[in-house]
This record gives sequence, C-alpha cells and structure tokens, in this order.
Amino acid sequence: MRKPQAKGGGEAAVDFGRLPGYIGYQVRQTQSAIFRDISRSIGECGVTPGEFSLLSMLASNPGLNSITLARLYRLDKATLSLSLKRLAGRGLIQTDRSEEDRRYSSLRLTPAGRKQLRRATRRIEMQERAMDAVLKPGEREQILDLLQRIAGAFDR
Amino acid sequence: MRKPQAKGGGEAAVDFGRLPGYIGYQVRQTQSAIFRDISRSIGECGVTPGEFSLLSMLASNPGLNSITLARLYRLDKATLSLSLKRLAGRGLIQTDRSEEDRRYSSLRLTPAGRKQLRRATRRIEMQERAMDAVLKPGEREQILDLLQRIAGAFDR
DNA sequence: TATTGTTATACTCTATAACTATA
DNA sequence: TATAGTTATAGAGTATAACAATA
Repeated sequence: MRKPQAKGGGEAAVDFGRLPGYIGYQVRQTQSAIFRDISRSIGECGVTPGEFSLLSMLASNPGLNSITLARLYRLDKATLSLSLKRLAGRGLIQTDRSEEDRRYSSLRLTPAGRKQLRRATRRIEMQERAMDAVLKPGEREQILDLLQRIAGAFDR
Repeated sequence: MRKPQAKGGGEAAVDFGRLPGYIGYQVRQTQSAIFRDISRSIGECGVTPGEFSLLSMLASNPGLNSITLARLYRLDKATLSLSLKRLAGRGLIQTDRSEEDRRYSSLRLTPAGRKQLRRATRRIEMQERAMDAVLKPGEREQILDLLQRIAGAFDR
C-alpha cells in the first residue's frame, strides 16, 4: 500500500501518495498518454480521437441524426452541432435534412471523409498494436471488460 | 468480433463497429463517465480531478516547485502556471520564492487547501468504492496494473 | 546563456441559454 | 407545445511565443 509510483524523469523522491491506487487517476493518466501519442501524429492522422469516433459511427450508421449521437455520447446537442459543423467545414461529412421529418438532419460521410477515416483507422490500429506489445494473451479482452464494467457503474 | 456495444437509451440498432474493441476508445469512454460522475458533485467536492491531483501532490511533497510538477504530468509550464494561479486565487495553495535559488517557487497547501483536499478525498474515495461494487476481488489491482503498463507503452 | 515563472494569445471541448424551423 | 438544430457566450484545459527575474 502507498507505493510511490515513479514516472520517468530525474525527479528523485517525489511521493505520489495514494493517487496511484485510484482507478480514476490511472484512467486519466492513461487516457492522457494515449492522447499525447495520437497528437504527435495528428497531421498524419488528420482527426482527433473524438472526431474519429464520430466518423466511425457515421460509417457504420449512414443517415444517423445528431440528436441520437448526442444521446449516445451524452453530449449536449449544441456541443455536437459544433463538432459536426467543423467536420462538414472540412468536407468530411455531409448533412441533409431528412425527407420524412424535416426537423432531423441525416448525417453521412463524404468520399473525402471515408478516405480520412481509413487513414485514421490505420493510425489508431497501429496504436492499438503498440498496446498489445505490453499485454499478454487475454489481457486485451480483460481490460476491455473491466473498463466497460467501470463505465457502466456510473451509467445512472 | 464486431460486437455492437449497447449503451443505454432506446437507440435500437446503432452499430458501434470496431470502436468497442479499441482500448483507446474504452479508456476515453470510461474517463468521461468518471468525470461526469465527479462533475455532478463538483460543488460538494470543490475541485476538478486535475486540481485534486495537484493538491494531493503538494500535500505529499510540500515545497515542490512548478517545473517539477510540469515535468511529472507532462504539461507546459505555462499551463501549470495558470492552474496554480487559480488554486492560489481561491486560497488553496501558497507560493513562495525559494531561499536558495530565487528562480524557484515553493508550493504548499494552505490550511484551507488541506481542508478542501480532505473533502475532495472523501468524495473521490466514495467514487472508488462505487467502482469496487462492480469489481471482483483482485480486479482493482489487475486494472491498475494493466493501465500503468499501457500508459508506460507510450512513455517514449 | 540557461532556467523558472508569468502573461498574451489562440484553439479545442464542453455547457447553458436563446433562437429558428418543423411537427 | 415539443423537438431538432444553430448560434452566442462563457469557462476549462491545453499549447506556443515573448517576456522578466535569477543564476
């Protein structure tokens, strides 16, 4: 218990206290390490992790509307509206009004969006392979399961 | 493979594609669920997760300087300067110039900061207990280990 | 010259509130 | 009246660049 957690660099004798024993803390640190790694190749990859999720969802669910996306990711519709506007501005998605109910927009990837998604997917999967390099057989499934259960604990 | 990952809500038949199989994706979702949960009681708790880390570090390492903190958390010194300014403005920390080398500041909690940290710690540990409720014996140690190894894979 | 720290500026992500168009 | 979507505004969190003080 209370094992200090060295983190590289020559900061001898810094005491992390109980922080390393908190799952919340380690999830934050890990998320930040993963994000930093992707950011280093953001030019090569072209999209942020959040944008990658959105593009993937539209690839699997063409015609999806933004209120559904907002509910799935628990974002305010205004927040999502801005993200989608940016993606549309870059020509990666196309937003049309739905025929049946003209309040809804129908979202889908453009050809440029599909191409960008393929590029980003290659980069993301490279990163996942880098993680596999430090995991033993079965551990990927294990952590995916643990993370989903923990997130589920707060689904409320 | 390609198991769609239902996420509550009545969005029947939304296909998450490969996303649920990516560790990066699940870490992001979990971090976001944990953050949302803490945010709901931010008034009660008083500090953000990032501020909680900073206060904890200063509790365990009184007199720490900001460049060391910046290196540990891989933040730019300007970024950290702003966070510390906000904490100082709320009277939670006190920053003094070091005696030996007057370029350095010596950071420490004020009595109000110690009190706030105790309050936040109670809240954070409640959250950790909520996670334990969905974990079997040994699984907390398991996920802490897995997360640290994955973060370490990108330490570069 | 090099290092610590601050300030100015800018960009992303997020939310709330007020609005329009549609139902 | 209710819902989908947009815009305006504001607050964190992050970075880069330019600067001051100290070594």
